[in-house]
Amino acid sequence: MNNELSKSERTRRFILEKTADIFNTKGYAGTSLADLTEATGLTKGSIYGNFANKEDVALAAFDHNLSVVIQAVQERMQQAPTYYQKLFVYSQFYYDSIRTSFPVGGCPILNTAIEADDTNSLLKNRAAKAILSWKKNIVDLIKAGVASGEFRTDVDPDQTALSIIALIEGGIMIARVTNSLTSLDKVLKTVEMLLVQLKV
Amino acid sequence: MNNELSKSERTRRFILEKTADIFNTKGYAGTSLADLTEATGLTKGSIYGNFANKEDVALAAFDHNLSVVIQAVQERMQQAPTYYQKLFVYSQFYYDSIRTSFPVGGCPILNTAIEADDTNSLLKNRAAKAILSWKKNIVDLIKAGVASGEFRTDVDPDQTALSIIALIEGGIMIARVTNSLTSLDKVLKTVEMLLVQLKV
DNA sequence: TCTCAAATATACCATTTGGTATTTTGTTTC
DNA sequence: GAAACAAAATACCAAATGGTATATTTGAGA
Repeated sequence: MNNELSKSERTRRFILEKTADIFNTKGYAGTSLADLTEATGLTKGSIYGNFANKEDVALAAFDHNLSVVIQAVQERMQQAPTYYQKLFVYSQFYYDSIRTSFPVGGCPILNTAIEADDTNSLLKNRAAKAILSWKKNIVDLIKAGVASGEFRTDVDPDQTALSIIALIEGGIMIARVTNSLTSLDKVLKTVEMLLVQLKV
Repeated sequence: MNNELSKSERTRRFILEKTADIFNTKGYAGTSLADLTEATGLTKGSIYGNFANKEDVALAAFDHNLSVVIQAVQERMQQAPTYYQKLFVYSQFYYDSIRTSFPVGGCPILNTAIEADDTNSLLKNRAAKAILSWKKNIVDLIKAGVASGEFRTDVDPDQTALSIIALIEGGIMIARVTNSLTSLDKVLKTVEMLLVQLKV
């Protein structure tokens, strides 16, 4: 078979697709190898033929979960014409996200950051890089909006970017733990207020 | 011995004081009974004589961690004369909190909410109640400020309260995972901006 | 179609897990 | 000081844990 992907590459992806939700829901420590074999229908031998160890699967599962979210956000963002509307996509995305339970288990960055910040430096670094990349993305959009004359020149891009991320992640935490969709809605209104304040 | 507390009550507290940081750092799933015996110097028999099971210790440890934080906040808040300054205490407290690494492992509400929201309903309920009580506290302060003429009458207490909590918790997550104290500082500036907007 | 490597399954391992029944120790109370 | 009770330690358990060496199967290329 001269397929696009090799056999091992296909099973690697298969394993990640079947286990990514589990890691995101139960966490690294809470997910066992039995969970992985049960979810995939594969055996430990097969999993350890494609991954070095449990941590290696968790790292790849995080990358998988993250890329799925990033892709979904970027698809919407490309269609937004103004920088304000591009930034507004975050608010829209997470408004939908909490309603469709996507991704299963909540935001992988948040989940991984909280569990790993004191226990697993590799996972922690992954989450940290994701946050910094997200922040840079917002900062770049704000700066571009300032350069284009769409936004005020006296804005603090770092503060705004970090506050948007904090509001979203904090809002997700509140909404999920209290089973209250409207809690996130209200927090997202503050995100939108921050965006309005950017405008000239 | 006719002490204030009974023997069992004293060992219960001793166990909680010695293990609260561990649960807050490693999480419920990541903390083993061996961790508990090692930290206390006691044996499993002793721990299970004072608690029904591991979950029971975790629940009590959460209560302990939470009460320590609440007490520290309330002490400062009582000394603040105006409602604005009372609300400002949150910003001050978490500014200090991240610098003194108090509590060890970060915010217990955040940690517990993220781990337990899909895995442990008892712990989840504890975290949810803590969030709702915190929210009510802020809402009450805002409403009192409105009633006293200190704050505007057109404020949305729910939205402001939830946004303050989201900013703080999201900011803690960002700062801890990226090892960046200034990230939290910037997010707290937005909290302060929300407070300023409350004023008449 | 045969071969051979790659992929997967099997069978096993030591250790750790949460938990308990029983014994020992410590503390009151009479 | 002995009896009665509470608290803690000991010794144990089955099950689950992450991981590995080896056997078997599979499938792709010559």
